[in-house]
Amino acid sequence: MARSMHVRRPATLASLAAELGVSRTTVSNAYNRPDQLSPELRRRVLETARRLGYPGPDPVARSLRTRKAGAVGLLLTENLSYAFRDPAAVGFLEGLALACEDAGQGLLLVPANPEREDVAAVHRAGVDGFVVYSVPDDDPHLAAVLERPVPTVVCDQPELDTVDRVGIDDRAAITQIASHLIELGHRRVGVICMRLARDRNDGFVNAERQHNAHFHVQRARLEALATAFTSANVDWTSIPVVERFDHSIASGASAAAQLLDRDPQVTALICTSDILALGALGEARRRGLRVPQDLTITGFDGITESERAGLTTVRQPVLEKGRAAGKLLVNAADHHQPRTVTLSTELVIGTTSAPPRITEERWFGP
Amino acid sequence: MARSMHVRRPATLASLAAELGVSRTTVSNAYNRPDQLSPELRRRVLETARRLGYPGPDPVARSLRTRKAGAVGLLLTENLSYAFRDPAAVGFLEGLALACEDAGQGLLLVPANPEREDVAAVHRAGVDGFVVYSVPDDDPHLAAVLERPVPTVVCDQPELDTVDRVGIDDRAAITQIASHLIELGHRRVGVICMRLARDRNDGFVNAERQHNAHFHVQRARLEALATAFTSANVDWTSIPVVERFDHSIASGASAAAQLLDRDPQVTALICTSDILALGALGEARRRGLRVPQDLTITGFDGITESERAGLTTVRQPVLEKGRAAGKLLVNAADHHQPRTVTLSTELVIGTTSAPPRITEERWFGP
DNA sequence: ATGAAAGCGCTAACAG
DNA sequence: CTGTTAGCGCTTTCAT
Repeated sequence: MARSMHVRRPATLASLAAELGVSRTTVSNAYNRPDQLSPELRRRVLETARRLGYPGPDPVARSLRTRKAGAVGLLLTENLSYAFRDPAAVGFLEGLALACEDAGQGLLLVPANPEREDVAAVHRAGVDGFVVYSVPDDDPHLAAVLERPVPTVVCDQPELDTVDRVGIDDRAAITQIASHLIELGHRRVGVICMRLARDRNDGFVNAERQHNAHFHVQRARLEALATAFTSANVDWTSIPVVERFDHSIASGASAAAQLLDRDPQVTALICTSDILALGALGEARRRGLRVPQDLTITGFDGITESERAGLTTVRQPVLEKGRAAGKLLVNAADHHQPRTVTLSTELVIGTTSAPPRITEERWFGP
Repeated sequence: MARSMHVRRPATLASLAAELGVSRTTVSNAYNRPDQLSPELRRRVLETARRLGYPGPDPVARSLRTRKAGAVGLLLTENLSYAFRDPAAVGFLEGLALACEDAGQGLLLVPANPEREDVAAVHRAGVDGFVVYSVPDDDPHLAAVLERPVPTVVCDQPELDTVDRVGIDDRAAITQIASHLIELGHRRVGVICMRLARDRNDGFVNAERQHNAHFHVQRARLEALATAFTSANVDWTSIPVVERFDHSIASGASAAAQLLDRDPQVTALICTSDILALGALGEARRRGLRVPQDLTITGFDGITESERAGLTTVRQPVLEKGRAAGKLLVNAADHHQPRTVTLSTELVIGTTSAPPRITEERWFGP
């Protein structure tokens, strides 16, 4: 009979003890506290275990007893597999995995499909803590996590006053991009952003939607852009902002197309992620627009791919973010204040940004 | 008091029942079988729960009782974070995550550091089954998994007659590469392969080590290459094979360097992974060798990056592999035979392979 | 060095 | 629709 068919566990600690004529404690000790019994007895226990096909203490029963699951749960808003598509998310995962590995903890990816509002998976997760990575602030899965009596650390989320947090200063970071463009002379710009809420809206974003964005990171970036451009005497309400639900290169391309169709005069496209910027770059190329001579494009994240493309962007330490989140969780000390880790970012000026081309409008305009 | 400080669970199902003056069953039903009690009572239960801060049934206790953990364990031989570095592994993970998501199962990454032989994490994992991805056949973690009484599916592993399996026909796949090169006229080739065993050996590989390789996939590929070239009247023992422990672009580059230093006459470099091939490509470029005019280079996997590089390689459906593994596990039906899924591969002829340059040796040789 | 007792928190018959 | 009974398999004081 093949092993994959096993259905019931053949032996338990108790049956082993009975067989050996010793107490359950002794068998338990043989596994968990070798120093608590004679080497000889231990050897006998282990050998009998092998003979009876006893696979060692059941992990779940042990968890129940010890109140420790030995694993950290990760909640992502996207389809679970999304995480593996986005380089920034992969970097985060890698850092988190690193931290978990160091602590000997498993990492449980919780299947939290944003479509069905099925929170059960959160309730079902046998973990000692949760890391929540960039979900909308009104996500029911997040709420479910917060109800669980385990330590939690959120990442790229609004402050929650009850949980630890790790993130970057999104406003400051994107303000660097804005300042860079403003200095170069750009005034007529367009913005391409990731989804702002749980409902799909692939198109232009009005002021209200911008303001009510449920993704903290996106909202912070848009608000900071508004502030920066307003300070430069640009009417923010006149700046087209295009949103895309799916975070993909194709989305970036189609968003750029939509934006350029509506307002061919824009001299710069500010994208709130590198992935979107990469798509925009492709669309520009497709249209025969030279970057940066005809069009400036900027990103956000600093992923490897964008480095290769020479993208002007803000680099954020995604791996460190994951690692920091993991460490915070693992060292869930008896601190009585929620802790916050803010990582630093760095403006990377690549080859996709330059002063706007002098247009007729400029030469002959009013 | 911040939530991250909770240490003890304030209320249990029993205490809630007591408070309400109903039985535990009723409370349990309120959560698990809403149809088994009046809506009114259910409302009362849930509300009292909220009031008492009862977070719902403890997942671990429930798992113990139901004998279901709601998660699948993944065992990788590398450091847990390695998986996120290798595009092929990421693809596999994505497919597996997809399958898990579909089945509403969590995916637990088991921290199996190959350095320390600490098998405890495998014992500790509260999962309903395991997927084992490309570990050496003598890995103690694998042995530990096989001892656990849960269904298991291995991927890129030798047949085990006790567990389900998914993989490709590595021999056939790399034989296509070999035939391609042989047809082009290559006789003097070099091979760069991934690690063959648990011990580090960054250098040339002798026949014995080739034959005893503990990584099934690598061994199969080397053996198939030996067969193919032997059939073409090439003395396989004369063919240099360089091994690298770390699977990285840098490794590929250094391996290529080592090989070309030893035998500058080789006309083709066969790499057992795209990552290594990408490194070899870089090293060739660094040396001023034109690919494919001066040197042919081939890979294996068909990752996105290699497509961009125009690499001649064999494409294998990594995502499908993960998905197939997940499905096999989730549908751990009452089959009484271990099942095997063999996925198909496809030879991709890129721009990195061409006939060898006619050398003096050829023109004037014996 | 070993054992007895006492649950960890929950669910699943089954009976009312 | 609700309650009673009986564990799931294990660890952990506390004695001996």
